[in-house]
Amino acid sequence: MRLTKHRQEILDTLDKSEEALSAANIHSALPHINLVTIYRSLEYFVKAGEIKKLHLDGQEAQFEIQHEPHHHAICNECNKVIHFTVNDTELIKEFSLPGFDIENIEITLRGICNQKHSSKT
Amino acid sequence: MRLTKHRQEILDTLDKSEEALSAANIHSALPHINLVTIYRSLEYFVKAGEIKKLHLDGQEAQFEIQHEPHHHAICNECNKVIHFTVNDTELIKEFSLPGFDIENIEITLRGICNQKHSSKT
DNA sequence: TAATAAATGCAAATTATTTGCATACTATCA
DNA sequence: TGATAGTATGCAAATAATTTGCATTTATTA
Repeated sequence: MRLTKHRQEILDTLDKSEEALSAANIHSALPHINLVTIYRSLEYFVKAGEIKKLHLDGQEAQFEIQHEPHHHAICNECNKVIHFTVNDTELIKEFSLPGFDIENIEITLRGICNQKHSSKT
Repeated sequence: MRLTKHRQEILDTLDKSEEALSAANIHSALPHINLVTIYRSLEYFVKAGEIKKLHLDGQEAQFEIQHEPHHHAICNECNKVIHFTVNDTELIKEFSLPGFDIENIEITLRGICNQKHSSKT
């Protein structure tokens, strides 16, 4: 398995990005790389555990580097995705399900961010 | 002219189901209803706030009735989805993001459920 | 350098979902 | 009751996101 130029670029793009990116987003940033290659590379990184695939909403999957585990807050108006962290291990203690061994917690907050939103949709 | 026979059936199917269902799932249960109608009805119910659309994983969206707000635990082995409830209002108090007004919280736990899983994938 | 294996691009296929349009239904009103 | 209006439905086709097949290129290693 190789870390080729293309894959480096894709990883760099995700690394530099504040937000999670879709395959199409990455393709806009790196138009010289074929979209198919981007899909394949992303899948490759997901399997390698280097990035995470999110199905936040809508139809496109989003990808992001797991710099450190974190959660998401999504604005109901503008769909902006904000990252935040909490102490997951502490938090998990508050949950316990009979017959379920919790390995990981994902929190998604929904609400309104403080940007000017023109109109409700 | 809102709650038609077809829509009743779709709602009933979701109501009876233990799990969240995809449009295709519902269509299998109600093959006499056109898939397009199912999509349209689901969208209609989502807008009406009667059901919730989930993008848990994979490519298909899942729909479920919001009997009461709850969260999901997903088994990493068998993808079974377990529902659980917590006191959301209490929980939300533990989170606060500058510049973000939280309206809702969604928690997804991942882990292993206590069913016999034959082999890791 | 030759041999091997993986990576890439292109075109086409697949899957999930949506749209356009004609028809059918249902409630209301004259 | 019959006309009218507005929505619901089905069918076919369109779209969007993603995947696959296959030929070609590139990298890796003996």
